[in-house]
Amino acid sequence: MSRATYHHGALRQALIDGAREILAERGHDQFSLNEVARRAGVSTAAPYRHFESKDDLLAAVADQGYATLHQTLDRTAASTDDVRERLLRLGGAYVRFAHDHPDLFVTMFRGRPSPSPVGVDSFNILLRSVFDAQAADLISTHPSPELMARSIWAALHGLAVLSLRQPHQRFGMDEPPEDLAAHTLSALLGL
Amino acid sequence: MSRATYHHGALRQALIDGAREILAERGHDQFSLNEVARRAGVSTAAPYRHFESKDDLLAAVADQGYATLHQTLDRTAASTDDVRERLLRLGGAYVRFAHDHPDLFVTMFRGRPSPSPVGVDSFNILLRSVFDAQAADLISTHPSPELMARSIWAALHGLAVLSLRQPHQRFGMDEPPEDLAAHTLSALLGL
DNA sequence: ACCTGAACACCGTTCAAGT
DNA sequence: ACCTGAACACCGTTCAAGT
Repeated sequence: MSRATYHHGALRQALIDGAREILAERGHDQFSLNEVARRAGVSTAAPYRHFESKDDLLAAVADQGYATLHQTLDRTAASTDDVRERLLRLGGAYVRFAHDHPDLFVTMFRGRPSPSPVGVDSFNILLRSVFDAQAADLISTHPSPELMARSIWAALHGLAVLSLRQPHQRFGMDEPPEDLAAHTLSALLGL
Repeated sequence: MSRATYHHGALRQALIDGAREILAERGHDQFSLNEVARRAGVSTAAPYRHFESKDDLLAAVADQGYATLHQTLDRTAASTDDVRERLLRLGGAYVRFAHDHPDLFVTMFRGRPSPSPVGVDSFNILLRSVFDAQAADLISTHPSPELMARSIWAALHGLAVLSLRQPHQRFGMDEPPEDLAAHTLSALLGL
């Protein structure tokens, strides 16, 4: 409410937060840069001091998503020493992230691909865990760790995307994220 | 070019075709109903005789996508009697469909979920093939066919979505669709 | 340096009016 | 029955002007 009293880029974060609010409330199709400005109490031209365009603001939202996801996966990987359990928890964390932060998740995989390396960091957490699982002979060692990690990522990503859409109760997609991931990983990998 | 000479719903299909053109050329974010009308040579109000809204037109595009996908999968499933080969071809066909018709694929999984039962039909083709593969002891019989088909669908869908985004060369996602699907299915299922 | 006010071209949608 | 013309509120973006 403190109109026009932003300082040191506080408006920048306020715009990102407002964008996330609107995305969570109404989704991407109803998202409007003008409304973000209105909600922050500034003119419709003000955001252009901090972002080049609407897409640029959305890219900043996506970047926060990549950072949050990486944090979550990092903590999850450290939460257990059991190799099998770690893989299952990583899968659950990925699908849960999508369900808990659909505004971030959808934004990350919608607009222009992020040049930020943090998506790669997240992949590497999975990659290490896959490597360990192969070393422990829990999963097939015939495909390279990279191919195996890529395949598991695809399965988790597809699961997240599909289960986020409403009426897939027909396919039993209404389970909790952790169960979805666990069932899928054990079906595909025999875990 | 035959301005205002549409008859028996020919405009309806012309609008759908125009929408697909624009979606393929410029993507969803640049898509405009007014431009669809302009391209068809009618006023901006004309589409409202055939569709309730912009979203309704996009839903019609999605429906054509579900129909085309189902056709493709149906033919693919009939193209071989080898159970293993059929599963691999179905996977390849799914990812190839996404790459050949990104306008349709993205539209199908974007707007409001389609109430059309043809997505279920496509799933059932996969389900039958999974059932056969389990009966032939090619893949694990421990998970139910439904759960196994759901998991494979998730993997293929994730693969399609992720490989459609540009700069994932880092993860080796620049292979042809058939190879992507085959590598993933054999990594996950040991096929 | 950061924001406002006003403007531009464009959008989705509505509705009276034309044939 | 199907389309036009004109209008409405809204959008993304630009830019001169204010402090």
